[in-house]
Amino acid sequence: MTEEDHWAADRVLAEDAVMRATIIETVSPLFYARGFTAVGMDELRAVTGVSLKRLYRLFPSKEDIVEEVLLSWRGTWEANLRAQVESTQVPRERLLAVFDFLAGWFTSEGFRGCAFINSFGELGGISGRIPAIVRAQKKEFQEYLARVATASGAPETLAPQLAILAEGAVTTAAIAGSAESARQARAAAEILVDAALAPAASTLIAL
Amino acid sequence: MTEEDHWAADRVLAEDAVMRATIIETVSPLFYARGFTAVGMDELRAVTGVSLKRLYRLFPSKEDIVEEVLLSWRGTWEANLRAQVESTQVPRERLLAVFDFLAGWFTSEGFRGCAFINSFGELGGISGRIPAIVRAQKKEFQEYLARVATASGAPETLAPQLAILAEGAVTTAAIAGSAESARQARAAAEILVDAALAPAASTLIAL
DNA sequence: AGGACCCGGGAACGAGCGTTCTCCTCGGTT
DNA sequence: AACCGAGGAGAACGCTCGTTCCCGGGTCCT
Repeated sequence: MTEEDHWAADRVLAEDAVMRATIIETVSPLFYARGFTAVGMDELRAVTGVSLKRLYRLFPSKEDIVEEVLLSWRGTWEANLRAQVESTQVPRERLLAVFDFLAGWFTSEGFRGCAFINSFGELGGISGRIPAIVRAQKKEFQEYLARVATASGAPETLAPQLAILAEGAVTTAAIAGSAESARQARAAAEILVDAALAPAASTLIAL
Repeated sequence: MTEEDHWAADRVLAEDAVMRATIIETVSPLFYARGFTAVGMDELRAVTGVSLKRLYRLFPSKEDIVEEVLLSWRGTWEANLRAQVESTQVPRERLLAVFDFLAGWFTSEGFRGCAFINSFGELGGISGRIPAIVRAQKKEFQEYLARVATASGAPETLAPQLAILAEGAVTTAAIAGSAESARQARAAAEILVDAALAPAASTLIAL
């Protein structure tokens, strides 16, 4: 194989990569809105304009597309969350920013709950890799929250509690179709955060 | 139609009702373990020993079976929850009993999250009656919690917060495969309940 | 210019599903 | 004893879906 062939092959691979990315970006909203099983390969072909043959050359199977969509969601979710958290430097506000982020998300067009939880409900009963990705995303979120919390000097018990509050707010908002749970969760979080950041005062009460 | 015919017809209807109940009871664990779409009618026939013909005479369609299974889950869930809550008379303990109930549930064999949330993830994208049932169950839970909370003299902001905590604990436990979230949610609930039941003290802190 | 290769369109295939139909057996009635 | 309707077993039907195959046209190299 000549050097030019190497270059050409690399270029093809790069083009495939960008094509894969645009496909994932295009089909993600569909999967989010209706679920994975409800969107067929032919609909993916129609919405992307990419022939089935090419789709199957770019992705070995539909499950691989689903996986990459999940990974893409993970990336955008983390980026949006980080942006909101890092918009302030006050430790207390950084922790509560999680719930402001949720409030904005819940009121956004087409909100239908956490894609990972939905995927878990849809595919958790059957095969392997999807639940693992869901688990990884939740773990990542919890660890990020733990970093923010410990940076604020909070005890390590706080972060899991806030994570549970956030998780509950998301599913409650999705099912009830209302953004109210973000406010309610934020109010609860304020109490927990204040209790955690002022341990002396609460001890005082206990006495 | 003679009077005896009336009796016979009633007896048949009654037998159908009990048969329906036993079928629902038999297939519920299957649906819970693997999801609704993953369990086919033929498997229902095999596990119940009831022929397809009779199944379709007892239930107009698979969706009707799914609906009744959801309603059955609703009943057992509420009964178990009530039993745990009413095992004590101390207002504070009654509220926290919710999370003790969760802890027991999470460690039970075959726990795989909230059947309603899973169903919502599986079938929420395609319309119909199932999401409505899920919504009704969540509303019922929140209202029950609100009754317990107000009976304890807590402000009406507490119950939604506890509901969100419980919801989050369930999905966290399901995805992480651990019962830890019940303990963590209980700890958070203690703080919220104590803050709500001792408003004077927290006001004192604020000053 | 000619041929080899690539690629999109879409038909085809095989599996799985919910639902219905057919055949046969069996128990009860006249 | 003969008939009749109900009910079970399971094949059949129609549909959907993931995946593959075939064909026709276009493109690039020689």
